[in-house]
Amino acid sequence: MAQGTLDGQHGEGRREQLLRSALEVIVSRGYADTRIADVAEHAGTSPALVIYYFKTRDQLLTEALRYSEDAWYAAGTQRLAAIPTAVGRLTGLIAMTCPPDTDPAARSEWLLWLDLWALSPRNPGVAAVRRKFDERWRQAIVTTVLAGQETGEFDTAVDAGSFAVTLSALLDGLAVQIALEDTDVPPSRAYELAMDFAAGQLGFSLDDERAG
Amino acid sequence: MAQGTLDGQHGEGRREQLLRSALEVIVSRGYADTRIADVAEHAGTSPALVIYYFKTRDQLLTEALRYSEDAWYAAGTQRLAAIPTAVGRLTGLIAMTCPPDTDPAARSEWLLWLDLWALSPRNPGVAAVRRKFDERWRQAIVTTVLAGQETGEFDTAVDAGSFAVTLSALLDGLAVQIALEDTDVPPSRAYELAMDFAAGQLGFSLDDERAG
DNA sequence: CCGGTTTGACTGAACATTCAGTCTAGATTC
DNA sequence: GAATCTAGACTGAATGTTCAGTCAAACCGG
Repeated sequence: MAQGTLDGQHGEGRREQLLRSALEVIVSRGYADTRIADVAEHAGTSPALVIYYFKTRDQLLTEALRYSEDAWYAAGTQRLAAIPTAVGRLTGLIAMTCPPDTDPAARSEWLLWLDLWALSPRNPGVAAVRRKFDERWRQAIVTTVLAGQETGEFDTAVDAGSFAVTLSALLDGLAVQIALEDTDVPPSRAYELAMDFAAGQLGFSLDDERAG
Repeated sequence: MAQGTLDGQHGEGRREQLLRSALEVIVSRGYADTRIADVAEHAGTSPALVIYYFKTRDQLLTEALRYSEDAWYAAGTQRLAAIPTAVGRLTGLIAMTCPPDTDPAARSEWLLWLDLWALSPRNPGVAAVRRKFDERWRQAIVTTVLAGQETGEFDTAVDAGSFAVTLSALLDGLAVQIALEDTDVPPSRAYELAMDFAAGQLGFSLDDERAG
């Protein structure tokens, strides 16, 4: 009986399916409590197949984290690239962390980050993912700030590097609150606070962004 | 052979000794990889004794986290209480997160936080520790800001609540960098950035604090 | 000798990983 | 175009280890 799409996964397709399954299990159970059997069951297959594609459990989970971060970053920056103003792009960057609307996928992403941070100190592979990602993220902020200073949208007295470190730290901290669903800091509040900070530092008005 | 302090642990003393052992193991191995046997060995006793004092592994580890956070907070606020000016106390609050000197214990504390965050979404006990702690911490900031506004040290236009949420998020984010030893954000830089933010928002000069 | 404390020896379950193959589709040969 | 071969995809049933938690006995201070 030809079930086509469901059974007919091969090679690379299967790999990605397993990575996505792993991610969903990690989000719901947490990295530490994610068993190979869970991932296999979620993907409708056997534990042995999972090991067939990824030699070890650790390799599977680490690769899943990398896969998720890459996908998130790629999707985000692609969306941003289409925005003409620096103010708009910076706003987009902030919205990626603090979705003004209630985006269910965003919390998942941040739950993964919490595991990623906790793993980093003792897992070199995970640490590398984190470092690279942080670097790219800060660089994205720096680039946007410099562009905005060029066009006169932003105050030129601000040091882009320091601003990037500060803003990314602030966003990380707010993301923790969002991930843990702190009632005092819903995503909308986090968004406002981050925007207030950015607008205050860079000297643009919040209306600029609404108008643009 | 009377080794007094080392052997003669009973009841409550033994409990605390085990909690401290648990903390050291968690810091070095991570929460997920901390075994009862590790804690027992570190404390120079048997796994069975650990279970005798704490019914389950989870109870041991959860209680250890609570113990650590309480101790850290208590020690910190006690030190701060002695400082006369609001600027000084706020500086102290920031220094608790970003030790200007290289305090080895501080990184341990933050490594524990990373585990605590990662655990929170699925472990109600840990989530409660975190929530209570975050609340106390923000409250400490609010109290300090209001006091400083009272004495005229701080700009009265700032909303203490929003400032507290923002500053604590920023400190959390910087703490992640410190815990993970990001080379771009050493503790001294984190300290400077946080102080710049606070001084800018509240309108006090960084010299006030050096003078005080 | 009583009660809290401590231990070594065990048990049972959970799991990652291995193994020895089966099945299928496509290539190769005649 | 049938027969044979090959390789990759996939599986069920072991295997062996690691651990949390149990238990019954020993220890010891008062």
